[in-house]
Amino acid sequence: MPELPEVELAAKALNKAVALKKITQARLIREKLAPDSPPALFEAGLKDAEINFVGRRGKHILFDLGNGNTLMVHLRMTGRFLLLDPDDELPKHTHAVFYLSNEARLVFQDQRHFGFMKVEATSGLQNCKELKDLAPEPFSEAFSDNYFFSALEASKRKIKEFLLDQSKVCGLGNIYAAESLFMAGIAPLKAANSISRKKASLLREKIIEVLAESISHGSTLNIGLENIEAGYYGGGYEGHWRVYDREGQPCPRCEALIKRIVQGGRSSYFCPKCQRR
DNA sequence: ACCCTCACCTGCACGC
DNA sequence: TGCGTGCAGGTGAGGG
Repeated sequence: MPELPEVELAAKALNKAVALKKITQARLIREKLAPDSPPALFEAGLKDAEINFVGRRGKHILFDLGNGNTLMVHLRMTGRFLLLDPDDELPKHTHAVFYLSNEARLVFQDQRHFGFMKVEATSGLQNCKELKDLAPEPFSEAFSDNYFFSALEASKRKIKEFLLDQSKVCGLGNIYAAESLFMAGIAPLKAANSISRKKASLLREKIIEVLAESISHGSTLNIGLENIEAGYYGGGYEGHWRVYDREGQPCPRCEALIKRIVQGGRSSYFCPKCQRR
């Protein structure tokens, strides 16, 4: 389910929970979870590795390991990490188990089987196929007005679909794309290259604002295992959506009824009055 | 380049 | 109660 804020919260919670622990053993239960490497190689790349740090790039969670490897995880729609108590059974849809040096078990669970993992040499990480074309981080200097406007100018796509393209803007998904377009007052069907420099600047600002707002809502929760969970339910942000999943409800700004259309096979929600162009 | 559909999966909410 | 339909926060492939 997660977009950037949820992945950020999950990575932070994981870092808190497992940094400086050792993976004494990794068990791949569903082989296709790590499609790029045979199970034995995957497990060997993790065995006895110390976890230096857990971070993220875009929507990818990165476990930086002391053995020179990085474990990369994409949660896709329903992936989640859980820390099990000693006498807990493995939950349904558990696809990998990491046994840690403190006797804890870190479990990867994924109802829809879309998530994936891979072990990469940390030295070549930025060149791997998942990361090499990723857009700059929204919170970084590189995600500048100039960068954003140039990218928009070069694309004839509809802005909503443009925002979902991780090589143009990374971290946005269906919710925050809709929310940032609403905040900037831009219709989802508008062509990217028809957006003015001024509107582009506003949209960039709103993207950052909406993502940061969501992270801050989530980060007010207790730190610890709850936060690993929290990453999957909107980071505490659910219920604050202004247009997403509110078809037929009044716009928070003008009371017009929120519309739902389908773009690229996915729902787009917007206010037909506030987001006319 | 762009846009559409399908595929990968399970499960939930809905209407009949 | 059960069964069919459509929907779900992601992304890649293939075709027009």
